[in-house]
Amino acid sequence: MSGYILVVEDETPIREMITFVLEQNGFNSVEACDIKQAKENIVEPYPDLILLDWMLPGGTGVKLAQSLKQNEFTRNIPIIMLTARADEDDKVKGLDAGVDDYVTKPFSPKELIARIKAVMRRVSPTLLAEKVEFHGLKLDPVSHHVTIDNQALDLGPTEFRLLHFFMTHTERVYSREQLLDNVWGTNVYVEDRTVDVHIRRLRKAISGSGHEEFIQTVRGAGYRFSGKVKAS
Amino acid sequence: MSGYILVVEDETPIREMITFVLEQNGFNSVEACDIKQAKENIVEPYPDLILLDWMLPGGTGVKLAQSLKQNEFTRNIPIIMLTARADEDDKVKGLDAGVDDYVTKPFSPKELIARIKAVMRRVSPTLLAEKVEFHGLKLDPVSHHVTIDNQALDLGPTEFRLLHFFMTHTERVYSREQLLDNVWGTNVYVEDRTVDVHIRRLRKAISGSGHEEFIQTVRGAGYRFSGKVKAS
DNA sequence: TAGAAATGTCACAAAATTGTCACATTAACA
DNA sequence: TGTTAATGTGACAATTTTGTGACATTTCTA
Repeated sequence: MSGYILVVEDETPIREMITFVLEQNGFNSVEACDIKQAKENIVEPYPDLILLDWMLPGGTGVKLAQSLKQNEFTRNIPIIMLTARADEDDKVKGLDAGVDDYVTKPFSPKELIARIKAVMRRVSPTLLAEKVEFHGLKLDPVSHHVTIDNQALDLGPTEFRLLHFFMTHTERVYSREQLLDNVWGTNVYVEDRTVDVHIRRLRKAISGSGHEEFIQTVRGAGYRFSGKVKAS
Repeated sequence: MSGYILVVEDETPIREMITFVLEQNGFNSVEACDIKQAKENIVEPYPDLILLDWMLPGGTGVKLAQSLKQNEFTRNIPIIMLTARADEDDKVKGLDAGVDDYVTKPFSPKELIARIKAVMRRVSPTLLAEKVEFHGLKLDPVSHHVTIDNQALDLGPTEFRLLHFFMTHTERVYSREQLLDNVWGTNVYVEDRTVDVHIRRLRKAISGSGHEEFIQTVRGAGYRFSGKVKAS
């Protein structure tokens, strides 16, 4: 999996507990003990989410959150604050800084994962590592298994990511450029038409059971993954 | 698994965090919020180990520990105390009550598991490692025996650990890096590609009966141990 | 201590994946 | 219907990724 979660927390046992829970739930994680280490890790490739302790030595986490939310490149990274206790002031300050959610210590694994997933579902559903199903077509990001009616398919890495993106973003047209950004990654210089070729490869891979009809061409706009079969 | 660990802790998030870590490491667990629930669960079949919070409502954990250690039937159940802070007095009291070890909150998953294993190794070594079976492939962590349809195999230590990890973590892709962390150990500087070589050695060792098909390459992602045969 | 076993790394082979092109086909519209 | 732009498709070479044998070194064992 490409993405990762940055955990900024100075207490080592808690930090390790968090990363353990994250990794058992299919997330990659990177640890930072303080603001300095955190900043060193907030570079390309950017983390997909930041877990940020409110109480940090050498400057509060809130300040870091604020500066991240003011920077054009990091503004869109979701942040979840970890607060030591249910302090209303902290909450307000944190939310004011533009953070996406907060979790009160101590927290259960369930709560932590639930909040992370809630935030990610809003921002980048592709990274969620949840099984997806669409009309008998199943994709499991954890095992990388793709099946149609329990028949295994063989997809290349790019086709896999493309299908995963489509299955988590259905009923909507995406231009070739948008697909390149979301599936290939930003700052990747590749011809637009390359998308066409991969669309074809994906269509071929999921054909034979009629599922290729879900990948629809929208002339002049791009492609759409839709359960509504086109009129002929 | 036959045995289980009883977790006595009143704070729900912490209790859930502990049981999560335990279960991810192959232990069964039963939860108790207070002394009363704890006592209800200390009946046959007795737990193999008790994790006991020092600070409990309705009587301290120390008292419970003392009474358990005075009872003929429960005397041999190992007890690990959870203390809120590194308080020397608590330590002394706890150890005086006959408990086997203590862990200071907050603790990392590694520390908790390490202490549990240390205590168990001292008390009942056989409970640590359960036999694993997967489609006729059997692995016994205690005797280090591996068989396919009762035919013994010869594996090197690393191949053995790799197979053990795979057999206890099936249907999921692991990157080379993750495998190094889990099988070789963290902070071990070894080339990524070394994993490939050991994968090959393991495949060779379990081949001949078709079992090498369970070790599947996932291009661009890593390796997977899966019972589902790949599409051809 | 000598011999055997295990380990990590390298170089090269094999295989899969990828991006691009040229050309075929299709759809839109005057 | 003819023209034009957009999309589909097969082929292919370059690149990336993985498989494999060999080998030096280390670790275990008798």
